[in-house]
Amino acid sequence: MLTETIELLRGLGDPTRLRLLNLLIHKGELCVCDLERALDADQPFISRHLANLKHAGWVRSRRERTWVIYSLAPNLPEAARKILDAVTFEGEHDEVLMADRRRLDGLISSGTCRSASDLVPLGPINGGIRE
Amino acid sequence: MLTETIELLRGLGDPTRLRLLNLLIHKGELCVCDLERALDADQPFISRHLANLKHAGWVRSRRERTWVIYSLAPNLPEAARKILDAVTFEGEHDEVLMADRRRLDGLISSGTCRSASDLVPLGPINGGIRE
DNA sequence: AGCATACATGTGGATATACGCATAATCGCA
DNA sequence: TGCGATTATGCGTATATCCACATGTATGCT
Repeated sequence: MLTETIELLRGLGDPTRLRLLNLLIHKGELCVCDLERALDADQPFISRHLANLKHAGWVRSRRERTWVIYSLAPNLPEAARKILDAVTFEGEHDEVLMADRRRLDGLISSGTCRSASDLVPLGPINGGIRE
Repeated sequence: MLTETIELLRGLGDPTRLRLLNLLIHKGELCVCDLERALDADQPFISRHLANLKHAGWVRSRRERTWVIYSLAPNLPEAARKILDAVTFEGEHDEVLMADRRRLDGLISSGTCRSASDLVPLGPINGGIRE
């Protein structure tokens, strides 16, 4: 549907959301506070953009103890997967996105993160979790 | 670059611009007034969205006699081509976009269009509008 | 020059979006 | 129940986007 495609495009048409999705693809799933630290932004800011991504259909969330874990939405429509393919390709060559990944990895290895070390099973982009 | 990708995404994140690009891909190149007729919208409306698409890097334009011909930008960056791939795939399955194509084809075959019949084939211009 | 066609742009107002700050809601635990 | 940690949302404001109407610009023809 045309409307859904536009929702997807607009959903990613923002640097913060692109960076968030980049990290979610990189790590499989992450809680809000880890994303908050990785981007060094305040919490409502991150939370709103995640809600936006969720509304656009890019991500889903589930509760795990005290925190909310966000991950790439399963069974993304064909158009979404192709757009994602374009963006992730671009991500490999973008300094900002790569720096985000490195920063997040640093946070995880230093034990700063809450969820990542415990919860990440980390599967392939599309597969992974069904339902 | 991240900024360019966002420009591309935002550029397409609008129904009018998506429909315009859909027609340009379908026909190769078209003048403003044909696009205007195909979408049944007023001229400044179309012109602005075309300018937006151009600014985002999606299309280019050239002058041909009295009209301005828009076409898909050559040498699109890799990310843009992939996004386009997603959208065009979606286009094949979208009723609005397919209806636009049919409406444009109808305009062309009925001789209503100014540019398409003469300019698109890139063949010999035998001058003037037939019949 | 005068006129017509095709296209672009200036402008104002309506609407959507983004941000910052404060506050609510949820959960785990003592 | 109270508290700390985590996340979501209400709200006012700044900013961007979109649209419609009018006007300006470029080209071609007579």
